[in-house]
Amino acid sequence: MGEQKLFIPKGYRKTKQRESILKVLERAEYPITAEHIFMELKNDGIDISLSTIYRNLEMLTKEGLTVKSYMMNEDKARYALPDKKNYLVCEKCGKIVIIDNCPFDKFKEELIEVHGFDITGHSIEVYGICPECQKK
Amino acid sequence: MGEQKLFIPKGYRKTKQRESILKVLERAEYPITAEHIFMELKNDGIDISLSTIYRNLEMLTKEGLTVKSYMMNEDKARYALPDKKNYLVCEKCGKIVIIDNCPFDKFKEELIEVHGFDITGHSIEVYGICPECQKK
DNA sequence: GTTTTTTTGCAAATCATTTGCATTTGAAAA
DNA sequence: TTTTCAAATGCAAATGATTTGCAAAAAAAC
Ligand SMILES: [Mn+2]
Ligand SMILES: [Mn+2]
Ligand SMILES: [Zn+2]
Ligand SMILES: [Zn+2]
Repeated sequence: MGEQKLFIPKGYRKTKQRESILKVLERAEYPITAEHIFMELKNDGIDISLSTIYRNLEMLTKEGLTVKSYMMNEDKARYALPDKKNYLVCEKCGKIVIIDNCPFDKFKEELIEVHGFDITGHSIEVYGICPECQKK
Repeated sequence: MGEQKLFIPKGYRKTKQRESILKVLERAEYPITAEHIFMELKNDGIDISLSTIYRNLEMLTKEGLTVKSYMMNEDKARYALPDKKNYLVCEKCGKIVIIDNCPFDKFKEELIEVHGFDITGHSIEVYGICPECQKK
């Protein structure tokens, strides 16, 4: 029972495009755009259509393998594996730092009690100034 | 020293369009789209251009009077006054419930210590199933 | 190998949002 | 007040990320 490797959800076919998209998302350190995936794959010498990327990201998000989010002052969506969905963004340099051990989990119960919702997921975006930018 | 009423930020002019947009945002119970503001104003008999709404929302957001966010499965931005920026969304019926007394505030310190960021703001979106939809 | 269904690529369409520009309006200055 | 001038608006056109139609290619089923 090792780490759960990336997999293609039941009912979908295994294609080199699909697998390469997942590979890029796996090595990404924070949420990235469809265009970013496209260029990354071009570097790897993998030819793929942007629409294929969008279609796969939609599927992966529907199946819960990826999470879609938008960042301040950007007009394009970003996608990431679920463990990279909560992050800090520096308002000066744009640096993105993943928040692991999401503190929000501790409040799930409180939220359930107060609002009666059955909570299935969440997304947090925190803005600030990173240590480097604070010095400047 | 009563409640801080809505105001037009220093350096900007007071126009009926600007004020009516703020009024709509004030009475809204959760984040709404530019198009929603447009229709709301049309109902009120106020004639305004969609681009004026977008231009004002951009200004208001830059000045910190409004907060922009995106919701799951939507491809349009929503805007709200800062006290309505954190919310629960029912994945079945789409109901939106504002989270007041944001639990996240309690973790600001922890986040500052761990990552050294000077935190200036945040946005939380929680997905789930509302009590009504749980019964069905 | 053949069939069936899914997936892909490409080009065209969509649609929320942005922008250029002429016109109107707010408010500072006279 | 009236004048003056930058800021704001409306309208139409442009933008650009994302979506979609359709024919060809590829994967899984038979
Ligand atoms: Mn769209
Ligand atoms: Mn755009
Ligand atoms: Zn920084
Ligand atoms: Zn519901």
